[in-house]
Amino acid sequence: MPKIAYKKEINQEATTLSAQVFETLKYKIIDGSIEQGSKITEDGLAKQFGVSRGPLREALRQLESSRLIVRIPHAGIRVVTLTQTLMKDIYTIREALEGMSARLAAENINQTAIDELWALLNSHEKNIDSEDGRRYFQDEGNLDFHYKIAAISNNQWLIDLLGSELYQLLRMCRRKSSEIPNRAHKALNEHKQIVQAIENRDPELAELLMRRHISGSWDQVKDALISE
Amino acid sequence: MPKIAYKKEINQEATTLSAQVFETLKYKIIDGSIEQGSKITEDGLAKQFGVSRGPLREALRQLESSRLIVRIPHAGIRVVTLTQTLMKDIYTIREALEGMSARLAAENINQTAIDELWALLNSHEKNIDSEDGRRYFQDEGNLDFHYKIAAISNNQWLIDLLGSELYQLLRMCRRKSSEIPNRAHKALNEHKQIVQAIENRDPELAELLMRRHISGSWDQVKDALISE
DNA sequence: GTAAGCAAAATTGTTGACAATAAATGAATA
DNA sequence: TATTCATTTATTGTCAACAATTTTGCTTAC
Repeated sequence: MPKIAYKKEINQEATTLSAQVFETLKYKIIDGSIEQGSKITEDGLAKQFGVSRGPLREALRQLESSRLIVRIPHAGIRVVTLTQTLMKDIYTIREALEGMSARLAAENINQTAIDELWALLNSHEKNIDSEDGRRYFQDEGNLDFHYKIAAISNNQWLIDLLGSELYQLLRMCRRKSSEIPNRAHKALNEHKQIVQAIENRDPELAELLMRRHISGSWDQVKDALISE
Repeated sequence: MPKIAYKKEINQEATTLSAQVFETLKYKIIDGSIEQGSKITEDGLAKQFGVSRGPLREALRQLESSRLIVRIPHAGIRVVTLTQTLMKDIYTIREALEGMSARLAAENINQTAIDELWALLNSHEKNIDSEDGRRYFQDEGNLDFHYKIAAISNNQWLIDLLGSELYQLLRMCRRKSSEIPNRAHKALNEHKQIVQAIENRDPELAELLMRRHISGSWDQVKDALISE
């Protein structure tokens, strides 16, 4: 079973208190330990983490930039609430950026990267029929794939934007609509088509397929939300 | 002559010291008062602005998230350097996001917004042949147009991303390649075509034209850079 | 003359106390 | 009883001192 990117990121050696708090808080928000929309106070968090308010406030500023919290000057802080509107906005941005990401990947790809992509998809296919495998695929495996494409794009900004902002919120979306009908096989097939287009150095098609893949994924998520 | 968005943003009533410092530093970096790549120290800035290091550090964290400075823990802070690679990355992201922005605008547009767009273009056309007008158009007028399209897209995230990150850096790019041959009339015509597609509620075409417009603009900038 | 290592200086990271602001409480009045 | 206004309380914003870390420059050994 492949490593889980989600966990990987937690233990980045955080050389500074503010960075540690940032990482910890980030994942508490993403995994729901801190409820969406709940109000949080600096003093409470500072005591909870055993740090002073200085580094804490810096961590909060970063969380604000990552769009995980909302600050109102002099008033307070709220954890972000994933409304349907916000989720739609996220998927729209994602479609634009990942479409471009796939296009660039098709332009830049080399043989090593092609092999790695197929290896990743093979590992997904092997595990997809076990329950654990399916869960992994729907959670982190999917993002692993998308992240790998972004990495190949060779556009550092794009990589950061997707990895450090969008995917965090996607994980939260996933939690909000966990009961999506099994889309694993369909998604895997779409992934294969995308890799094939990239291997063929066909930027147009790679972008088209990626965009279709993501907008289809949003349709599923949206339906799962409406039936709530 | 239309108002200049650039100035508009400076005087947002900054209710807090950290916000004031953030705004001021941001524009000092954008307009080149602080040189690209130069190293800056917290103590120096704090004394210069007459604030303590607390709010200053929070402002720096925000500047870091806006990609205007680069921090290395325990080591120091550098103002970002616009290499050709970075500029290419910026234009690529811009092509993806603004393409989507034009598409959404074509889907959401109403008559009022259409009228406003044409009014903006008319005002550009009236002034484009005076020297001031041309300068305005190449600097802020152009961004005014793109920002207006984003606003119509009705995707708040997209609006923020473009307005608070990308366009800041675009202004820096502009400074780096100021001697671009006069592209004003060509650009204005492309703007008109885009608005026409939006008015016709043609999302596909609007996106296509916007992407072509931006990638063409990058070709110009790139050439101006190479000849340096 | 060069490299390694130690000491000093400069810079960033952290803290706890104080000031300013907004929310909550409660008393007085219509 | 409802409403307004002052007072209190809780929370955020700011500061200056202290601790930890890195860089710099000098000394010493080879």
